[in-house]
Amino acid sequence: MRDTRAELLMQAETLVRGRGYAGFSYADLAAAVGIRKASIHHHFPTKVDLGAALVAAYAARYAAALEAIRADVPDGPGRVAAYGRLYLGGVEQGLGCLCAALAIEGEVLPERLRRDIAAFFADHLAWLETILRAGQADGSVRGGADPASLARYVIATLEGALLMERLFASPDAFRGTLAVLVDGLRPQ
Amino acid sequence: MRDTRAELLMQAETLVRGRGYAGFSYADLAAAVGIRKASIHHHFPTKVDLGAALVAAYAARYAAALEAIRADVPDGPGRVAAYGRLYLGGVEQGLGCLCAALAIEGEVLPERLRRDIAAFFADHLAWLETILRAGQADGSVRGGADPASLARYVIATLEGALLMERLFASPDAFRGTLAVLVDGLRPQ
DNA sequence: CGCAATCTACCTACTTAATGGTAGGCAATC
DNA sequence: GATTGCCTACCATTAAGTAGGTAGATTGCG
Repeated sequence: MRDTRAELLMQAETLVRGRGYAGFSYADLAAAVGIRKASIHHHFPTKVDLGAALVAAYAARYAAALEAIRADVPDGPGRVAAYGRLYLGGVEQGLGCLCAALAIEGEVLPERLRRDIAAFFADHLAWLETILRAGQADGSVRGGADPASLARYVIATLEGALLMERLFASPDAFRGTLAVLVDGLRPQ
Repeated sequence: MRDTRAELLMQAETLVRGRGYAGFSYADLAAAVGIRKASIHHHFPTKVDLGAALVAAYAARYAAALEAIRADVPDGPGRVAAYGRLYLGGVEQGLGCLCAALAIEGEVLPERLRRDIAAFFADHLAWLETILRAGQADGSVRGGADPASLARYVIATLEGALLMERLFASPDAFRGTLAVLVDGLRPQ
């Protein structure tokens, strides 16, 4: 992965998260990176190739963060709170979730990208389910609720909060929603 | 509001909710409605005019639904559950929230539309805050938490669940998240 | 080692199709 | 007779993508 390629990925991610997948063009990206439009095609032949690389890099970064949280934070609610804080940066920088930006395209999103973002969410769902199950086992998370349902609920809340609080440019409101979410997971 | 105008609004809403604001064109809409592209400009001179009309119609429909819920459902959790069910149709039809589709465009969304969708969310937030405050007063909603924060949390969860469960085409999972959300609002 | 062959990363210049939007005409209606 | 609602025929711009070339680095091999 060359310097230019990494720079393309970085700037493209910012563009997609800032204005949506259909809302950015190779011309925008070329201007942001400082090379010619045609040169982007050397690194990413089609826009779908670029999109897939973007999701792969994004997912890899998240995967590393999830592992770090599991290693560093011992209890269930603390882990979910740390997970939620990963979204906070987006609110602060005015950038949405990459996969949410792609998901909005729905029916016209190329099949390959749909598969990739579905896998992204499925990975997070699986991680959260494990974390919540462990929390229920060690008593840090309230029992009763099914960990799989709880996992979907956690991601939904955070994705929605990022979507809305980015619009309002309210990191504080995001923190508030995260607090309500995490408190609701504790026993009682 | 003529027949054609209403038809344009209906089809345009389906297109925007299905593929995003940047992802649909006047050509798509013309094909869907069965008139020529130029004729759309007679009803909606610019795409921003169309977008604003879309948000206005969408917001009006929701406003009526919110009033109906307040009139028909007596308790706080029941009202939030009914509110959540308004989103369910989107999951079932594979259509996201109109305002979420617009919100994704972020920085490049015309200022007028940004204001309109911010008002949409602000209206829902205000309605929910009233509903939750009343619920705390009559004991149907757990006390302690600030109604304004709770309102933001409710919308975030539902918007996020719609976004994700549309991708997975899982109305059942949406219902599961709604159940977790509503249960968490009850006393205890 | 020396050097031709190849590869990498970029370029200019272009194509094709689609975009939002305009100009102006025409028939029906108020 | 003006307005409404639609039309055909455009326009300028931008989209993604292609063709083909060039300078410089890397490699294979006699």
